[in-house]
Amino acid sequence: MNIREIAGLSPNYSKISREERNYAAILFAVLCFPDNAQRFLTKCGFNKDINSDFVIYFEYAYLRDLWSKIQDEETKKRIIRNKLKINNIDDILNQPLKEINKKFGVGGEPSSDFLQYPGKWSIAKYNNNFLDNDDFIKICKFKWSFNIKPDIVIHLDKDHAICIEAKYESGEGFYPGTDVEKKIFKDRGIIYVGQMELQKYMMQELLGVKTDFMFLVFNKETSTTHKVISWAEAFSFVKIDQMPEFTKDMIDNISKRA
DNA sequence: GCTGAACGCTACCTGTTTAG
DNA sequence: CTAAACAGGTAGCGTTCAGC
Repeated sequence: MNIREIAGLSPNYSKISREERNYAAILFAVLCFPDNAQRFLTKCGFNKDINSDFVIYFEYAYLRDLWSKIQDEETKKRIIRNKLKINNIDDILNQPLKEINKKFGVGGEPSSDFLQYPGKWSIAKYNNNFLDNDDFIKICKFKWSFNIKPDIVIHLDKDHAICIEAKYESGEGFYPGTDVEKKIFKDRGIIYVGQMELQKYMMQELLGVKTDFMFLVFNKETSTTHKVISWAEAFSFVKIDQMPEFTKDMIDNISKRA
């Protein structure tokens, strides 16, 4: 006997899925019908028409993938010099690559050949190299920005976007994530950084994209910085009659959950 | 000697359980 | 009731080592 037989339960998984990413993926699929995208934007209060630079993304990691496109180390240094506004950044960047990598701390041996990916900078390692709290938190926010992936990002054009953070049950996430890092923050007396604040910093200050932010949740909460809509509302804004039955099952699940 | 698979590490994400 | 700790999934990077 398999587990489904023992339990006497073998529904199609679509009837019982509790996977947040799955529901976000279905919303993405629904929005891929152009009429739906337009409808959704209008209902959410964005009076913009869809043009040729309009793109919808699932799991948006622009900063990460842009970095991997950069070949020369001087450009990477220029990015850090301009965007990581900490004391003595010029002194740091004028050192050999290996010394720069050592300063920010990475897993394994610091490379002598290239400037290592800021997303891999290690808080526990650079903690001792930057005693000033303002500098320290700037480096943390910069580093985290390379790792975060908003669930769904709608680019109206290259310079304007809507960022949707979908939640199943958990609330807004906070950084840092690990015990060791949290202890470092507590010892320094620094408060944690919210997921939304970090997304804003990443989209607007680092990428230079003017962005509106939306929270997609079960139960309406209030937010001063974000438009909040429920899953049920989101799916009520669009036409799903062309979608396959199994997606309708899942839309049913999530719309009735609240 | 070179290449690629496997592995360890550190990070992200999520939801669940527990402690206060 | 909330926050922290826990658990379990994925990914990128660098190192190691077997096989050519």
